[in-house]
Amino acid sequence: MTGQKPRPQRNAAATAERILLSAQEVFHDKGYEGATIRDIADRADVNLALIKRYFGSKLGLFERAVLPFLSLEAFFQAPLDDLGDRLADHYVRTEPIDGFDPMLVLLKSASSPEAGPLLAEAVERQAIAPLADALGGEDAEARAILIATQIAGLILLFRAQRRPPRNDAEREAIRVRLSAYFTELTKGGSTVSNGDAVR
Amino acid sequence: MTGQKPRPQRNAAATAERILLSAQEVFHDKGYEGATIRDIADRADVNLALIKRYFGSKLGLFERAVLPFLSLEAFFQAPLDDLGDRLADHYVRTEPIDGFDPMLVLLKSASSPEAGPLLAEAVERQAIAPLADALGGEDAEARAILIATQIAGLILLFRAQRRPPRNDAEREAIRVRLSAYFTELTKGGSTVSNGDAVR
DNA sequence: AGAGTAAGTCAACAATTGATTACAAAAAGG
DNA sequence: CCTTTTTGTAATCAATTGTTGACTTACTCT
Repeated sequence: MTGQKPRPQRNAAATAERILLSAQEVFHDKGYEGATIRDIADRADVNLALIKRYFGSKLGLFERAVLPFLSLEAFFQAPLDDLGDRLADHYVRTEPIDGFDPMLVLLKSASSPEAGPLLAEAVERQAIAPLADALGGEDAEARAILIATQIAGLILLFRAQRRPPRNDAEREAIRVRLSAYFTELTKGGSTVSNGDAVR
Repeated sequence: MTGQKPRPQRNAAATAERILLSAQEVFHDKGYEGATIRDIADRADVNLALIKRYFGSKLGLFERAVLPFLSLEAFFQAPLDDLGDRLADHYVRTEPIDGFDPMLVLLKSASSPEAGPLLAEAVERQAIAPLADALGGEDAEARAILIATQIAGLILLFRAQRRPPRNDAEREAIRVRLSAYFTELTKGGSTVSNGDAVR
């Protein structure tokens, strides 16, 4: 018994996987509306009709390729003390994320009538709610919202608008202030010594 | 002498104005890519071809209808002491802006290959740069970026994703913390007592 | 080897969309 | 009143795009 099945030239699982990877790249570059299934099929070197066979529709492909990765959970599985620092470091760092950044896809696709609702639900369930849970304490959800939206805004400017910090000094200034902000927000307490911030 | 020219039933200026208003509404709802010039023409009750006549192209219409309004200047023409409060109040308030919110159009159109570059330049020239100028002091541009991106992220969540604060308590918690953050950022000084925030 | 199934290909449809051109009607001017 | 210019209309083109169904080829199992 040779045991080795002669590796088939036709492999549904591998083909579907190639489509998924290709879809992530194209959605990353163009967003949901801007991406075309022909683009995706070409880059995966696959026939257009296979997208329908394996994923039903363009939206079905989007659900499988993008939605599962919209999550901040990677950040708050480690200890929470330095969460602020880690978030600031990650989202202000130099290297552009190559290939596939789910948050960028979110920004580029949020206004799509088809993908928008799916994204809204995923953001709520996979990012805001878990972050609020992990933060705990007073106004947990409000604090989670401020953190998530500050990050989203920075990605929008740095990556979608391609307007990163002009130089290392500016980048570092942003990182430091962001770290302080996030650290303040990760602590459960109320605002600045209670009653000072309200005019 | 009657003097009164018999008001013409055909009025180029008024027609162009109707198109502009209609375009603002449709771009507000759908973003640049999602909006169609047929949509805009229909809502303005105007023939499709007039858009080309008066504005050259869809992009030309976008330039005239949206770009001039992308500005934060209204906020820092008043005294700057309570700038933080005013920004926080305005962007967390209850009433959804009706009809035309240029910032929302920005978010919904930023990923368009055609409108994106125009928007990027407008954001830089009309929002970030003037805000940095108005703030002054240390790291002015970095502080302007943090303010502008925090606002953009909130609009994205509240308006584009249609996920405003769940209740008045949450809204108020966000407003208070945001006001404190912006107030800190509008003050020129360095971060938290210099050397405390960096780990 | 041959039947049956899974995997992949091909061609086309139907709808949308930005752009454009030729034409008609109204206003202005002499 | 007649000509010229401005304003508006109707019809259509060319390209793109998601979707679909019929067909062909490779693989598996007996």
